[in-house]
Amino acid sequence: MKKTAQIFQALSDETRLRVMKLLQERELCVCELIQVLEMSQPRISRHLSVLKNAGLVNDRREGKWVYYSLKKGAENDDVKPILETISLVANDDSVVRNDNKNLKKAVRLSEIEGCCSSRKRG
Amino acid sequence: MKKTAQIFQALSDETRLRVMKLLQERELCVCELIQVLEMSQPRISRHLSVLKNAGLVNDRREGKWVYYSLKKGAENDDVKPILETISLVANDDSVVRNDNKNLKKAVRLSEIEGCCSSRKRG
DNA sequence: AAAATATATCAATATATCTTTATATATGTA
DNA sequence: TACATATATAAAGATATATTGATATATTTT
Repeated sequence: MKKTAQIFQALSDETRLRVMKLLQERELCVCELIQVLEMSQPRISRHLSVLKNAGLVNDRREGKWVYYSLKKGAENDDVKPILETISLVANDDSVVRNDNKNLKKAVRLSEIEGCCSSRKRG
Repeated sequence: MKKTAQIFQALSDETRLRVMKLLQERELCVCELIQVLEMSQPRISRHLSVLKNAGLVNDRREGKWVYYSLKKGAENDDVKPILETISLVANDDSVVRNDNKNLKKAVRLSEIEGCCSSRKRG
């Protein structure tokens, strides 16, 4: 009950919904999210920690970077319909569309010259 | 996007989740919710207005009473997976179980002697 | 019309949440 | 070891949300 409320609470913020939509595309590190969403680092980190505490995302460190991804699997089956709902958030939503455009750009840049100073992507 | 955040926001409160769970059982008037949840009238009314503004519930007046029910239908298909999720909120959750018990008692009373002073149920 | 009941809304206060600025920690590199 | 980069966390102020107590509105009953 409390847990469910917490999950909804985590998703009740537009920034965090945008993060969830982006993570549906691919795993992303914090610095990529900063680029795509054009927000300050502490702000992004804080939102990510809310999502993490709600059990909606996973994080793993790889060198200097921390990668976030949607949490999937058995332990999280009750979250599936919620993720479906987020999927339904219109992809024709202008904000989401723009985020996806920025994401492609960020990934392209990171492949050419590395984003966030000098990272190369696997 | 904003709309979706609003829906999640509406569901991010334990009291409102309890209301949604109860409305999954049956349409209920405010005074019944007051009895079942054992909360003040303004408090319940306020929460109901949040759910209504998010498009999650419908209200209809019948005499002195205002009945609330889950909003269903085409206009609300994007809410379906959310309602599924609420269904998943364990029925073995002690709070939910107790609410359902109170609901049965309230309905029984209302059939015998009318709840909220002297209402008789259809 | 007056009284009673059911519900909604408002004003005030308490509490939680978000954002920013500053600082801490972790990792890699010179 | 010192420095730079990536991320996390904390303190402070701004904003939003929840609760309570008082009052307003709608409807029925007398």
